[in-house]
Amino acid sequence: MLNHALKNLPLFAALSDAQLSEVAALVKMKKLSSGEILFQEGEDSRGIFILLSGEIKISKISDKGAEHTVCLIQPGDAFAEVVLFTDLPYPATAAASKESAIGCVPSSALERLIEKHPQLGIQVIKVLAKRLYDAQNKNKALALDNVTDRLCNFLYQKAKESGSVFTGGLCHIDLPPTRQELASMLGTTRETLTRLLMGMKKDGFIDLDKNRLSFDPDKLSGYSKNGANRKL
Amino acid sequence: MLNHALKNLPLFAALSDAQLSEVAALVKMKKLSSGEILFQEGEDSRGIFILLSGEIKISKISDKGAEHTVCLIQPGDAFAEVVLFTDLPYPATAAASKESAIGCVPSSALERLIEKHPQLGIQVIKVLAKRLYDAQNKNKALALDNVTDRLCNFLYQKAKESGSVFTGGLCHIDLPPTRQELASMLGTTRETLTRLLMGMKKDGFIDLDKNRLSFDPDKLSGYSKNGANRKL
DNA sequence: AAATATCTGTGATGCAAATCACACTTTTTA
DNA sequence: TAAAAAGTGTGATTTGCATCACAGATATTT
Repeated sequence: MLNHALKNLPLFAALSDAQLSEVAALVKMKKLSSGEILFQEGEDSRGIFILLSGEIKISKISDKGAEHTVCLIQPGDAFAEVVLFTDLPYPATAAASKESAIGCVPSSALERLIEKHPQLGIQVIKVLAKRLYDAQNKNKALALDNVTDRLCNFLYQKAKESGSVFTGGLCHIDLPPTRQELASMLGTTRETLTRLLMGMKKDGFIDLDKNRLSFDPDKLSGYSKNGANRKL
Repeated sequence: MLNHALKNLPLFAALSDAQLSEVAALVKMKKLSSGEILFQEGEDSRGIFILLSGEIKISKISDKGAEHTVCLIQPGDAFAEVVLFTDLPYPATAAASKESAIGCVPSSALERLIEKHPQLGIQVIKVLAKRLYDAQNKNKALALDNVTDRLCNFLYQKAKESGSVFTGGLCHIDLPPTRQELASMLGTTRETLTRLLMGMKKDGFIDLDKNRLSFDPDKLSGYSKNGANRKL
């Protein structure tokens, strides 16, 4: 039953039933209410986690106190894998942005398991590689693209995830609960983001009602003023 | 002999002699002259690489044509590990910034090896985790810190690597060959970087002669105008 | 050693986005 | 349902940095 839940996680998908049972024995379940902090940046690491339901925000705080959202973890994702096989403290803060259920896996136990089962290590590699890929793209965007482009790209990615890009129709997505939250993901301020969204709405590129946003992904690519988002 | 060279690489340090021989059989050596391109962003991936000597620049180009340096690979480092166990194209361009010698390892062969030898997978995990850690810190810096802070932090990191922070003395480091290069690593422009360096020199925080830069890491932390770099 | 190309410093100017400020709306709490 | 709290839109202002422009310095080529 727990085995079955684990089997659906990308991280453990490749394991045999026997191996799954081994993993299951290690996992401790935990509930987090919205807003609750799981670990703080700089805290000694206890292990890695798997999100079963809800949403976890991974963030870092600058010396000036401003917050940067590294990413939002979605159900099925593992997180805090960076601490595996290192003795580093958690490099960011994890807090539940919705009521969440997580599985906790002590690093030491998981490490021993990976040493025994290469398949498990390979899955971890895949997860880390994807994260690194995303992080490096984000770096480039922060270094070279303006806020409009970053926003358009965010929406485009969302559209791709929801699958509606290829069907050609309109795409409806839910924005993060607050403007501040989205701003902090994009590396900008609440005010700037608001202005941008209102501008895109006025220009007819998006339809926005509360946190529900609709748009045509194909049209969007032509939006950015300086052409950075145009198709090649 | 090749075994011995491989043994010194972090990636293969944990392998037995027999395993090393297996790896050695896969590695094909290659020389690159300065400026030569190893692979381009978007190109289908053939495998991962190990830098034996020289330096490789990993970079991405924005739609507008501006370049962002993802990182500089140093001897002993593996790179392009992101493509392991995925069928993604190379996500960035790799070019030799100095005359370099590299080892090429076809993904498929290495993947089979990792499937057999968990230790190898674990090393890959470590390398990826470190890269991800760095990339996320860079994200935060690009999103929240100003250029001065990013520059100071870069110098501070360099000082740490060279070990002179803890000895308390002056630290001498070599900057990248051109200002443009360093600017592109920090996510800024050549002109801005020049102005910043000249300013720090005028204020007596650094000594700069050509590409040789000396400074006292302890004093540096107090430099940034808005206090972002102060000690906590 | 002259000619060409490539870097560098620095002034002048422009602009995207941060900051500050505040009324207005929505949600939460008591 | 009234009061408090949290989030939102929008104007006015500032500013850090990019951009443009060009002369002087260093390399590189022939």
